[in-house]
Amino acid sequence: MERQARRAQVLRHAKRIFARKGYHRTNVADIIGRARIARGTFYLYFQNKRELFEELLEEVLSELTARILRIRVGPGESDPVAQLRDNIRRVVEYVLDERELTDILLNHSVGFDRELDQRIREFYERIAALIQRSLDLGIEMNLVRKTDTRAIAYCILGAIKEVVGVLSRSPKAETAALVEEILDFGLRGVARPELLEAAARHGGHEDGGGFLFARN
Amino acid sequence: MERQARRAQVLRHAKRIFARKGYHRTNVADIIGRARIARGTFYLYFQNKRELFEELLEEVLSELTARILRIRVGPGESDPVAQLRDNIRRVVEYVLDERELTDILLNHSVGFDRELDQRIREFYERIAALIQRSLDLGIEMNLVRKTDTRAIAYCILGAIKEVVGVLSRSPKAETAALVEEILDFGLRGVARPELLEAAARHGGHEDGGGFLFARN
Amino acid sequence: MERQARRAQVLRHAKRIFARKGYHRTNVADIIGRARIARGTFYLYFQNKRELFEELLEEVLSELTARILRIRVGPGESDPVAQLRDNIRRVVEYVLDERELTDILLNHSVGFDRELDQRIREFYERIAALIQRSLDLGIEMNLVRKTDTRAIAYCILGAIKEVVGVLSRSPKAETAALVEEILDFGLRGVARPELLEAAARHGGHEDGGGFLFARN
Amino acid sequence: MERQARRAQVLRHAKRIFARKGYHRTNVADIIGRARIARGTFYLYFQNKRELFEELLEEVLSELTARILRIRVGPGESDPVAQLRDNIRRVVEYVLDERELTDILLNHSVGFDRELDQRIREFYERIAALIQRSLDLGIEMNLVRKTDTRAIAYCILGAIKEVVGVLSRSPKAETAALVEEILDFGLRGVARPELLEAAARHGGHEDGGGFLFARN
DNA sequence: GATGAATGAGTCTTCATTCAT
DNA sequence: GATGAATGAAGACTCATTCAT
Repeated sequence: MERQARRAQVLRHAKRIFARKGYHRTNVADIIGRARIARGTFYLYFQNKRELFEELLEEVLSELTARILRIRVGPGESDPVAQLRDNIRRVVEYVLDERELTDILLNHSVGFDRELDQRIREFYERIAALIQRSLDLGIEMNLVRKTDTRAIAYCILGAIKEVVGVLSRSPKAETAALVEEILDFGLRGVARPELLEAAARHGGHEDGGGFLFARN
Repeated sequence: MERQARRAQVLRHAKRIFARKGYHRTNVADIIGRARIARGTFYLYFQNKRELFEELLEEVLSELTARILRIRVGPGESDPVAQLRDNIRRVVEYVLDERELTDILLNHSVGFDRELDQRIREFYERIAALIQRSLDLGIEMNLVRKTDTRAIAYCILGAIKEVVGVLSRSPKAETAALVEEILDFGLRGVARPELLEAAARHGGHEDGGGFLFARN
Repeated sequence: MERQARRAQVLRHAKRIFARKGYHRTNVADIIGRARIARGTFYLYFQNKRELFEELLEEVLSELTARILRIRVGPGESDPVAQLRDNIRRVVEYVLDERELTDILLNHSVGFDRELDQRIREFYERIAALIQRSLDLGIEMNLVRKTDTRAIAYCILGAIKEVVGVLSRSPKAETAALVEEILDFGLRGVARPELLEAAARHGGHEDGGGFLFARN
Repeated sequence: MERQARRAQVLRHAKRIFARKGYHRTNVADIIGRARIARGTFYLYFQNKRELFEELLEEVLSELTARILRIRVGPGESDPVAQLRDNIRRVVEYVLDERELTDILLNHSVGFDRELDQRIREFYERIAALIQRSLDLGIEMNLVRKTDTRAIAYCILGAIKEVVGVLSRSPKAETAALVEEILDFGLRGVARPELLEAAARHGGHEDGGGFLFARN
């Protein structure tokens, strides 16, 4: 258990440095200097620098995975939008709690080695797939208009990534309002509802085409 | 001119490799191996690896900057949404044309050195600011509902980044449809207009709060 | 202390090689090969080759500086010539003790970089200034004839440099005799005293001009 | 002949740069930049950088060799001291005329490669031998007191080297006076003649020992 | 367990020299 | 002859990892 505490402490320091300098510019000297352990000790707790980083990465990925739940419909399940909101809220809360860790994922996670890059990409693809399934479900339930759900899934993923990415390196924000903004943006977009209504009345049909303004 | 041609050739090869392996995993040996030039020749054309990379980066950034125009309103200006659509179209077209270059920016650009990281961040902030201004303008013109425009600007930026980021490493897609999807998503969100109308009728007010489904 | 011992060992080997091949022809591989350490180990103890060299140089310069004392006159001070002799003796002894180090200074020290070159030149200028002051003092005390003391200071410096420079790469010599030769040469020159007396009697005046033989 | 003129011009530029930066810090780019010739052209006139340098070196060495004549005695020969004076004068004149070239020899000539270093050393040894022979001859002729002529030869050589070495990097000096100073220094040393006379009267004998002041 | 000295593979960069035009 | 682009050997330096104490 002592061992675990020591490890955790090194991880804590390393997290800091990785968040600030990224993977490649952080070297073992930085970490052991900060953690005040000897060079050899580092390798007592971690196989190597990559493994340490991987562990941190695993932590964000699994925590985020745990906080993003598949939308469920059926008796006894709460309203899908509420589920959606909860997902976003849990993600935002985690980002605010663990800025350094999420900063690593959101702002530094690229170009390690094939495997880690791959793992991150797969994570995002899993999330995108989850979103896409929710959209498909929403379409089925007549809650969501017909779209290219794969493209839109990435739009939604990107929107959240970017906004929380900025969040993870900015001063604390008010969670509830931000969650609502994101949710509203995803659901309603930015155009004024009245205009959308008007557009809808004048022969727009639900699947996209030619609404509000003429296309060229 | 000969010189420029040679330079361009090396840049072309380097672009490829950077796109595939990222900045840190690419070394000068990779580049000269691919470009089939001697080690010394590389340094004839570029001060070092970083400078070469910087040049590629500069190219994407300035090309994108050129393709993203500020939305203008007034007599003689075309419809703002059309301008928006054109911006998105031009970006998407560039991404499809220059996949490798944009892939570098979108999927590998982080953790070089303070200066390059900074430059990229500033680029995105410039774009976000542009979007935010457009949103503010839209609100003024009663085209856009009231929102936290800064947060939403990042959402929009992120949505586009992600979708074109995926694009830049996927097989060619149909541009027009994708542009329309992105645009529609940004303007209308994903919810069915009928539901939004219904929600609007039942006491929702335009600026966000509690629409469609109850919050917890 | 262990660290210091290791450092000293590398310095010892490097000294050898620098003395034999000079600064530019010596590379790090030579040093680590001789010292039987790995490449990285070298950089554990020295920032780079230049720094190591600088350290050796500093050592000779400071040791020589310490051994060359300003001539002092006054009650309680020993005879100036004795002081002079002691200076020369201490230098000669050091050269014989630390041939390699002094060989570096005397026979290889030129053309490193501006800074080191500068430092060496300043050292010699300091010594020359010291000698000049002694000469001026000697003139004041009526021990030394009137001369261009700056030029003669460099003559004396050069005489000593050259003779000990040869010394530092030759088999051991008898110190006391050599010191006396140098001292006598500086004080009396090479001409036979009788001739000088004769010349002095026949209208030569002490400050140089036309003595002993006619000038053309 | 055109060829020779071109060569000479490159040599002239190279001389400048070598004098300022020394052999190792001067690179071919410096030379061709200054001489305004193409890289390939350089190798049309010189086999390589070393050969060019060697040529400059050869020039100084042979010119100096030509100006330093062996002292001759016998009917029809001028007074040995006058011959000495002429040697010194010719050297000083050359140094003042060809500062850059002599600066290279006097202040930068060490650490090229074994062969050049060797050649320079041999040159000096030849000069030293010449001086030594003159001294031996002087002793025979009862003009020179008995000394360790080898050591003193190096003293004299060093004195001249140093003083003209300083000269070659200083503003122009008055030749005649300097020559006389050097000559006087070599012949009479620095001590006042009266003191030497006194010392000689009180039991000093000509070969060095215990004159003027007691030894410790 | 803890330490930190030692390692050496991996990279970058320079620069004298060559050679096709 | 003249050019200057191309070459590649030589050398410097870094840093993740190992290992004897």
